[in-house]
Amino acid sequence: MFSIGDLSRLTGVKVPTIRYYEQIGLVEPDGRTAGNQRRYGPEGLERLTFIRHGRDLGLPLERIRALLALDPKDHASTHRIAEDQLDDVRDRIARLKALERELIRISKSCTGEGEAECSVLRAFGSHEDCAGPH
Amino acid sequence: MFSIGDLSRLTGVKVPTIRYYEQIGLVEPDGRTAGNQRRYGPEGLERLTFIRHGRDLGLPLERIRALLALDPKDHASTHRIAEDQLDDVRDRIARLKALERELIRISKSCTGEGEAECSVLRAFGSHEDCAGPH
DNA sequence: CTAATGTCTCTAGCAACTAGAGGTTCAAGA
DNA sequence: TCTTGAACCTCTAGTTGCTAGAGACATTAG
Repeated sequence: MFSIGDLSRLTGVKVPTIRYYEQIGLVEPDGRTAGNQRRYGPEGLERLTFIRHGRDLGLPLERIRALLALDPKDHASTHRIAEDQLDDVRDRIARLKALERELIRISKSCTGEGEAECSVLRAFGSHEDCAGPH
Repeated sequence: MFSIGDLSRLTGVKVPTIRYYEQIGLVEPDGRTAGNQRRYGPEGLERLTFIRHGRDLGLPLERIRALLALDPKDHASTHRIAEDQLDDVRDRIARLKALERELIRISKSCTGEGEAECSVLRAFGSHEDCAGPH
């Protein structure tokens, strides 16, 4: 049996976070000690490892909850969730790249150190001469 | 003079968001009508436009607050904030790309539709055969 | 047996909003 | 001038995924 601290050390999920996961119904201890401390079995560890890895892969907790509820043989649903996640990630990358381009342009817009108002600051304030919408 | 709704239409920032910005001290109306409604002048519009554009560029409100407090001639500070932001964005892109690679690998790991447990689901649960840390 | 560490519950806070309740004010048309 | 409907007001609470702290109790190593 694992204490909550054991689980934390083994999975890298912080103790208050594990309690939070319990609160929202993602994990549950097998039981409690006489002194009311949580005790977990191996499936608890496994489940938390799953959650941890899912979070590392950027899955929102609700998507993880859906995965946990799935029949392991339900290929279709599993694959769909994976694809959705991949779409999300690609979308975010695209948006961040547009942002990167914009920031580079803005940074380059000012060369001087003089008395004039910094054009970088001005560029932050106005969308006027941005390449596209963001 | 602009009402809060005018400002919202002109900047694309939602009305409750403008009130929220006021609450945290980012914008302020020039005054109020007899009936307690907010009224803004042109600088209010300009300031909110600045905030909006900064948000679009991914700047956290605290960074925007710092920019707003800056002397327009303070090139050094302005440039530093812009570079910080660019670093942040590049960092996020790098991490998302690692994630994308991992998700592609995971998605490809299962080909079948059979009776067996879906390896995509298994891959979500374990970091064992991931390319790197995430 | 004692001290140190771990754990318990509970509340509140973070960013950056969004939503809703319940009420008031404004502006335009009749 | 009156009325109606949209816009506005304040206040509270919810969102996501945690983190921090208070104050008390449990466990474990020496």
